[in-house]
Parts: sequence; structure tokens; C-alpha cells
Amino acid sequence: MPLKTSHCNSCLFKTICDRTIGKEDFDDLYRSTTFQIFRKGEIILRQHMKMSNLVFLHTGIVKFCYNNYGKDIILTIDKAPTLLGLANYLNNNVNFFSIIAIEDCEGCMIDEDVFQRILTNNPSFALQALNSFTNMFRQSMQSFISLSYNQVQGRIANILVFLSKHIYESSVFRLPLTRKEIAQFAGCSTENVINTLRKFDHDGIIRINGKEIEILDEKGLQLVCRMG
Amino acid sequence: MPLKTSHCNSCLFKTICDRTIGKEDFDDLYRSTTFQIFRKGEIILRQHMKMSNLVFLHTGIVKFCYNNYGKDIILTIDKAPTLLGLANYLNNNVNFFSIIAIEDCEGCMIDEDVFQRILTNNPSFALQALNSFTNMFRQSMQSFISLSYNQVQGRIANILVFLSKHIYESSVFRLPLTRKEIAQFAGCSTENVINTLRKFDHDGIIRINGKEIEILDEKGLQLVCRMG
DNA sequence: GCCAAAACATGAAATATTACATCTTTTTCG
DNA sequence: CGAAAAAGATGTAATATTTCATGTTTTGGC
Repeated sequence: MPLKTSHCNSCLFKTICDRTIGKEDFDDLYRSTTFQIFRKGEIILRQHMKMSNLVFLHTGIVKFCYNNYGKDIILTIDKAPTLLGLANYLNNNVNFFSIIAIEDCEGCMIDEDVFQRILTNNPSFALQALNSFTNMFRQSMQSFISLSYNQVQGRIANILVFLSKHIYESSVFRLPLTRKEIAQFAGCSTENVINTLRKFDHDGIIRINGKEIEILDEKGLQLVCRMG
Repeated sequence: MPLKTSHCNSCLFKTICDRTIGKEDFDDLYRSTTFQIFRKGEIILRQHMKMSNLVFLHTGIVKFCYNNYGKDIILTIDKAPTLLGLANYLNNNVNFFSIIAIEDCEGCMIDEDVFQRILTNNPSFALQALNSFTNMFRQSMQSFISLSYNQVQGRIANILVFLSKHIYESSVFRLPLTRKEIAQFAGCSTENVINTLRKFDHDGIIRINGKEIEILDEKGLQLVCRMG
């Protein structure tokens, strides 16, 4: 609870809201939120569960998981700051998928009723929420296309580019996923991930050392995305 | 133009609108629309083009196409009655993908500005539009998962189930797609589609004669969707 | 009705991918 | 710290998929 106070003064969510909703509405929203820490591996939203919360993620990285007849699939990765649960909210609060912390995260639980009230009273806030949803949709679309119509090499190359550009914004980063999780993301076997990553290393496109990854030849990697 | 008048009295779009927007708003919308016939193969919305129209489709079946570095991909199939262009509208009017008639279609072009005005003035209409968008998102998600994490057999089985359930609502129908188009939908080679369909026929799951398809063993087909 | 183009069909060879078996390294936890 | 579990690595055999070559059938103008 003391954390909440210290955070909220500089809270990005507040900053965003300030531009689109009034002080009164924000205070309403504010009173309904509770600060929460999620440890690595913890489930923030669980697939098929009915939720009455959205979560504004302040720090951390999460994975969107879908369990398909017992098989786990990773749909996408997202990082703070971001609003989680919008797609679920639009789906009668029944969660499409699970959202799981892949590193320690901090977030604020937002009451769904309050959120709904503000949404219907503030066209510009609604529009912004819609925009955020559209962006997620477009991102999903891109993954979708990469995953469905490329070979494994192209899919893994796409995942590396995605992590580099959208999550870490750097050509050097520490893989947040295990090889098995990359396989669940790329829709292939774990061995295939290992072999493909090693091939990229041998070809001089990336340098890999355990979980440390450096993209050496971005143009080459982009080419694999398209052709692979 | 005479067609417009005769249609509009019993227009489904009007019926939907009547429940959520007032007569004045609808008349506004009505004055801005133009009736249009699209022949088989015609492009209704073109990828990357900036559009200032939405299209309410009265009759016909369309495919959502995405051109990825010169390769054509089918994202999904939709049929009348439906509102086309919502995702594009939310994307600053830049079309995500092309929408192409796969049989003769009739539709009404809706002016984007008028649509926008009504959207911002009518929370319930906006909510309904949002809902429609969410449904499309969910549908895409399902395709996405099927395509990415199943083998070819499962993907083709999924497409057959999709056409049977959502497009024709019957276990007997005439394939609206060529084998090549099914391949573009399933993300595999044309030959693979042909062989897989024939295998399903030999296994007694479907009966196929050119473009005529009958699903004989729905449970079996569903099993292939999950396992294949 | 005829011709050309497209669609459909088929089999074989080349390639991609998975599954399995086994081993090494790293991480986790009492 | 040390044992157990998980993750990572590697090679091979089995399977799935594509590509190519070729032939047949259907479709769409003129």
C-alpha cells in the first residue's frame, strides 16, 4: 500500500489519463486500484476465467499464452508500460488467453466497472483504448502472418527482430524465454529452435552465448524473415 | 440508383442501426451511401490504400487478402450481412488488407466522416461496432492458432469446418475457393491441399466431387482439427 | 464450339521438420 | 553445498512438406 502512494504521483497511467479524462474521473479510477507485485512465472490473468479487473503494468515483461487442448502456445510478448486485459474486457470479461509474468512485474489492478463508466463518458478515452486495441490487433496480425506462412527459420528470425525492436530496443539483449518457450512462440520443436539459433550463429547473423544474444547482421536477419 | 431505394426499406443495416441510433442520424448516414455491385474477383478494399468509406455488404462472400512480399495470403472469409472496413477505419483509414469478392456481391458504401460522427455521438452504436470488431479479432485469433500450431491436415480440416459452420451453415456446400486459394488460406502448397482433401475422401471423412463437398463425419473432422 | 488458360491431379525426388535417445550444463531448492 | 530438475545441446531415424515434372480436366472468352 505505501508503494501505491509513492508510485501514483509519477504514474504513467495517470499521465495518459490526465490528457483524456478529468481529475474527478481519474480520482474515481484511482480509488479503485490496488498495487500488486507479480513474481516471475505468476499468472496475471488466467485463460477462461471471468475477470472484473484490468491491469496497468508499470514494470516488467509478460507473455500472452493460449492453452490449446493441453498444448501451451505463446501468442505474443508485451512489456510495461501497457494496459493488460482490454481484449478480455471486450470479450465479456472472459479471458481469451492467460497473461503470465516472465520476469518480476509491478502493476495496478483497475476495477472493471469504474473503467467501463469512464469509457462510456469519455469518447476520447474510449478512442484511445480502441487505438491501443487496434495496435495489439495489428501486432497479432503480423505474428500471425509470420507464423503461418513462413518456415521455421523465418519465424525464429521474426521473433528475434520482434524482441530486439519492440521489447528491448537494442541489438544486444538477454533472452527472456527458454528455448522451449521460443518453440511455443514459433510453433516448432525445441530442438529446431536450438539448431536454428546455432545456424544463425554459425552464419554470423547473430552471436549467441546461452541467453545472451547480439544481432550482428540485421539486414541478413530481415532477409531470413522474408525468405526463410 | 433505383436499386438503392428498393433495398433500403428492408435493409439489414438500417434494422441494426434503428436499434442503436436515431432516425435523424440514420437519415444522415443514408444520404451518404451509394449502392454498388461487385463482380466475382473485384477488389472492394485494396491493401495500403487510404479509404474514406466503409462498406455494408448485403449479399455475397468475400475474402480478406494480405500480400506479403509478393506472396498472396488469405486471412479469412466473410459473408453478408457484414460491415467491412472497420479494422481499416480504426487504422487511420489505411487498409490493413484487401477485401475481394469471391462471388458477386452487393453493398453500400458508407461515408467515413458521417460514420465517425455517429460513432462519437452514440455510445451504444460505438459499443456495437467495437463488439463486431472484437468478434472479428477472436475469429482471426482462432485461425491464427490453427494455422500456426497445427500440421497441414489440421489446418485444412479447420478451414472445412469453418466454411461449413460459419459460411454455409450446412454440411453440404460448393467450395467457393480454388485449391490454390485454399493453399493460400492454409499456408501450404496447392498439391498438399489436393492430396489432403483426397485423403479425407478416402478416409470417409468427407465426400468430394470437384468443388462439391459433403462433410460425412463431423466428429472425425473435428478430431483432425485437434490432432492433425 | 473451339482454343487457351487455369485448375486439378499424380508421383518421385529433394528438403524441412519432428521425434527420439543420449549427454552436458545450468538452475532451483531443501 | 549438493542433489534433483530443468534447460540446453547433438546426431540420427522417421515423418511431413515442398518442389518439380508431367498429364488431364474444367473454365472462360471469342
